[in-house]
Amino acid sequence: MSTAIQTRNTRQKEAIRAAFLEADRPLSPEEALIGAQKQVQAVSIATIYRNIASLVEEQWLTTVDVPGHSSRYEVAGKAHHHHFQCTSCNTVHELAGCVMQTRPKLPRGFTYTAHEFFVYGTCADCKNNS
Amino acid sequence: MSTAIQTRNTRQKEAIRAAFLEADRPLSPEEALIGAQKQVQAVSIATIYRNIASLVEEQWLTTVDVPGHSSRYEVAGKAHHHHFQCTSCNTVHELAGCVMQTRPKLPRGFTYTAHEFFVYGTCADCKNNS
DNA sequence: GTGTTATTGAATTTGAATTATCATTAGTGT
DNA sequence: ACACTAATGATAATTCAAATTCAATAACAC
Repeated sequence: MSTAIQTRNTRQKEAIRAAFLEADRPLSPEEALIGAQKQVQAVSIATIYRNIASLVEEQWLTTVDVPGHSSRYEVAGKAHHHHFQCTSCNTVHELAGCVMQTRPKLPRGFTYTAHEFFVYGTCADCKNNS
Repeated sequence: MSTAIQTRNTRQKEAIRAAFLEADRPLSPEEALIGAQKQVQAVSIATIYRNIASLVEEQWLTTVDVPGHSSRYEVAGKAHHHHFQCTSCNTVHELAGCVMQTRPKLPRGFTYTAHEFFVYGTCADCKNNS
């Protein structure tokens, strides 16, 4: 992919930004496509990938790596938090705060730089529709 | 992939089991290949995949989903623990215990079933060789 | 409005991880 | 040892996310 930031304000890029703001949870490229198509009928998935890459580069989005699934993206600049994934519909949601009370004990010679925490379960929508 | 458990005791399967026992950390299929080849010179990567699938099915191995990387596998039946991934060499290591003190607070209507915790940093080998 | 050129859409291609194919090899019960 | 057939090895095929291609379109500076 070209690594340059896309500078023009296109309807598509605006629709993609709106999709992330409206969802208020980490979205996969496919989910971002569905969200963006609410504003622009025929956005291409390629445009989604291009603009996500651009928005990540300009630090408007950050990447959320999900174990065993494709990456999600969320609006950048939020406070330290972690994520919840519904084991039924695979949507990812934001969790407030952090349950880590103490620095994890690492083996001798290991250095800590960061941590990620994932909670699994059923989201409200899936619980209601079952 | 065929879903049947492989029941015969082949040199290759034994070598694969030995690789996991010796490593004592979650291995990727590629890592398992390298480990198994210490006992059997020309194991095929296809055999690694077949036997890992079989060993997972017979619950001798469990899958470790790693954010942003391919799955690792570890010997099953261990106590609750989490994992460390070296950001330099990408190896995954086992961490003793669990730093989660309190159940995470979930949004209204969400149900908890499990959690995963990943610590990132530099492993001892990489710290020494830098 | 016009011209320039970045961006898009649609389809194709890539790359990697994993799975399938099939002839050959080797476990296993007898 | 023999027969049966599961497992292997080597490679091809598949999958799927992500990147690329290129002609058509549309931002934006003037």
